Amino acid sequence: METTTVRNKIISRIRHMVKSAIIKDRRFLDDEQLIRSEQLAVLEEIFNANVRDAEIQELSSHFAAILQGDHPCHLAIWGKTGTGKTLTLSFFLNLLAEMARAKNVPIRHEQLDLSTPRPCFRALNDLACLLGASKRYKKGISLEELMLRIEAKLAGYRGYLILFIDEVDNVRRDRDTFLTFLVRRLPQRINAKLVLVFASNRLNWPDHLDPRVKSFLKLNELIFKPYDAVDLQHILRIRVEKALRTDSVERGVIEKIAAMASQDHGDARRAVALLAKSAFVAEKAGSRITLDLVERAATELDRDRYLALLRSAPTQLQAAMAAVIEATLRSNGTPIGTGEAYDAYKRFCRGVGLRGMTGRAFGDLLAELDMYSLIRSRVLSRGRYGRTREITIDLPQELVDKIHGAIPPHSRARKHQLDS
DNA sequence: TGTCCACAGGAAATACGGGGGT
DNA sequence: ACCCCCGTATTTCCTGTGGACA
Repeated sequence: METTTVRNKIISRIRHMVKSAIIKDRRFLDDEQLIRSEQLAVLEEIFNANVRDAEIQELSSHFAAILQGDHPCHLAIWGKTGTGKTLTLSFFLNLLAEMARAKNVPIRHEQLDLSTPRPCFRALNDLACLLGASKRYKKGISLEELMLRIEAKLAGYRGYLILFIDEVDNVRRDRDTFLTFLVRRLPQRINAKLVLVFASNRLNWPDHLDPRVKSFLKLNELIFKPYDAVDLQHILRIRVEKALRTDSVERGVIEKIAAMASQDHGDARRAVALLAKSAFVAEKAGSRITLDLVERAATELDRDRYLALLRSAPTQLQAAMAAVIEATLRSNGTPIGTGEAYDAYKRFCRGVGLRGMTGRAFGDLLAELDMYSLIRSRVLSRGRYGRTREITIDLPQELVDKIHGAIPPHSRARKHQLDS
């Protein structure tokens, strides 16, 4: 009977999955699925293992003044992505606020998350939203207006105000306007005792800053070192305990993941992501998490990253990528120059009915692709024969094929006329 | 040594579309 | 409904450049 076969198939498959289940609670493999209190609990556990000890010490001594009614200066925090700047700070500030309240010190702290790049306008707008000073606008309201609203909102507050600006250098264009406002203007116009905390990926971000702001800005600096392998092991072990059946993790797996992660970025989030991917792959294969599997998961993970990156990229960028791939194919893998790439791009655009952009703009697209290391390019002078970028695709063939297939042939023709 | 190619990449100008004010 | 302002994306215009070639 057909139905019984199907039933049996399903039943045995499910039995098999249950028996080989590795993941107890997958939410603990992805921070975004955890609710705030759980996040903080995990965090506390991590800190209890003496991870980030030095940094927490420094923070404590910097902010201790608040409990004595003093006004600490601003703080700049430097550390690569995934070194726990954000989490450590939010953990610390919560605790600090609790202590302050116990002593009847009025305190308020807000975190402005600029983890995705945004212009000055949006940053200010977000800040205003955060403080409840205005609603979210897309456009159409002046910067001045936003600033005034923020000031008005804060006019009556006299306690401490700690603003944690995460990833400051993501404010592109007019960063000075934004910082001038925070550093010079705001403190003068409100009564609150303002303490700014800046976090950034780049060590030297205050260097290319409007000198007037810079001289005004008294800073204490704090550096978050990348996690080393031992730290990462702690972090991973906690996750394994919470999320996986411990007997399903082969010996040495944690150490291996920690080693891989600490070697090439020291980024805890990515280490956890690798653990998660390994678990998924293992579960699907119905085996335990083995060392080989981790290896496989790692390659799969960064393949996924490239694909996700490109899929969420603007159409023009996808078109540029497609053009480069096609041009490279045409040239049998020898590096191609800007001109060839641009020809291929225009051809591609005609093919799918997309408005082609100028050569100048195309150059910027190439630069962007290079930034994401989807292509590798360097400018090369061939003397009499001019200057070009020498463009190569430096990715596994299989991935290139996938990308090429994934770029959708946008048939959605633009209203604008195609160029001749 | 000078010329000149084929672009790079900065700056200013322009186009565009959303949004507020009235 | 109209007008004006704003940020963003793209174009236009432009100057710069390393080295092969004459």
